[in-house]
Amino acid sequence: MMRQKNQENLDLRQRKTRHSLVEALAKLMEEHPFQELSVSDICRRAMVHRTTFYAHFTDKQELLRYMLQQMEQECISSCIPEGSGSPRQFFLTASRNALHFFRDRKALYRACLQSGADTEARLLEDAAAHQLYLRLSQPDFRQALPGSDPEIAARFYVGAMFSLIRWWLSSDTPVSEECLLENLERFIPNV
Amino acid sequence: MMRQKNQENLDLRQRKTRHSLVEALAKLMEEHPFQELSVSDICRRAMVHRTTFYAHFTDKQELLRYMLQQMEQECISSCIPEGSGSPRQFFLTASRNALHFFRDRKALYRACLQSGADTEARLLEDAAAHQLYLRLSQPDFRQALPGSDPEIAARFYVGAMFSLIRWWLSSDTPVSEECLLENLERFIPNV
DNA sequence: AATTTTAATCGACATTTGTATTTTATCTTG
DNA sequence: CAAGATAAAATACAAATGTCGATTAAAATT
Repeated sequence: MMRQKNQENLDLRQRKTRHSLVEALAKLMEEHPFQELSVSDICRRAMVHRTTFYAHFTDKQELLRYMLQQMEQECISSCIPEGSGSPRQFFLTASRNALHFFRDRKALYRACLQSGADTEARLLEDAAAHQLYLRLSQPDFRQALPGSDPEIAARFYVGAMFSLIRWWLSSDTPVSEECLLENLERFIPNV
Repeated sequence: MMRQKNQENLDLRQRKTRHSLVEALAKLMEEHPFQELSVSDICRRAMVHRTTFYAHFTDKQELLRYMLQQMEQECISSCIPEGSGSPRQFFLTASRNALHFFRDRKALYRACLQSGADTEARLLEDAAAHQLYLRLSQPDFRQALPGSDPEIAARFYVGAMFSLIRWWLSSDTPVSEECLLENLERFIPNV
């Protein structure tokens, strides 16, 4: 059942169904924690039959994952700086952009982090780590970080940044954005 | 209902019940992903009536959280180094200890990280961040990190370290433990 | 425009979840 | 050890979950 072609050349009906479900979930998550939402709730709001839901997703987690994967491209393109600076500049600019990206989606992101949905939220972290890895793997960056494994470095700094973002968004902005970024600059080696 | 005294001076029956449930969950998580476990499964294995389960925990997530909280003390005491060295030494030693702690509990920790249970797993990260914060707040450390907010610094480095641990444990040990720790040393400022 | 393909809907069902009420068994205290 | 307290079990129930097979509606293809 279900064609499930490569990516987005789905049947019109399927795209409409998925779109409705994503919309409904996003709306509902602004009102109630994800945990408390039932598949029935989502279907009711989306005006989609429950059996149709299960034809597309195995459960509500998978719907959320789908939703975040759609955000992924948007996240990367708005965070990764253009041009080529030093690894340090690259990371700092990407961090500032990421901070803004998540700040603008605070409600949704907090909802993910709370309600047992942050396995899904971590997809974005993985994507970010991969992007930094790609940059650090470039020859000019390799010689800037002699002896360091670019994959380990990418995981380290992206993990650190996402940890700060999580903390900053989940506690009710205990420090200013500038303060956070100023501190961040101190932790990044000057390469 | 339920006395729920301070901490562990519970009725014998309650302690027995909770112990059985934790045991059952730990066993089951080695066989199936947490997601697929039903409260009924856990109760069946624990030989505890389902209504009794709900008298102690609201859902299986809360049981898992309880289980991890019990690990928390053990984790802290086996990771936090004794004596007082530099912030750098403190962090590196704690990191090495943490790496071993989670390596020894790899099956359980991986199970938490996968199966939608890592909101709960992050409790340990929060506890670790708090420990580092306590150290960095001490006067002698403050002057070693001039101008840095100890809370931000703690979140940054603990987040980075847990990110590495997650990556190291979830991919099937792509690099050696020594390699990981050597790289880590390069990322920690010499203070 | 007609035909074929296939997704969405409908209705039904067994299982799980979460809760309430009553009864039974066990622990704690005097 | 006995009496009172209270946790566990038993039973029942409404709601949600996940999966059928069959029917209807809407796409894609000719």
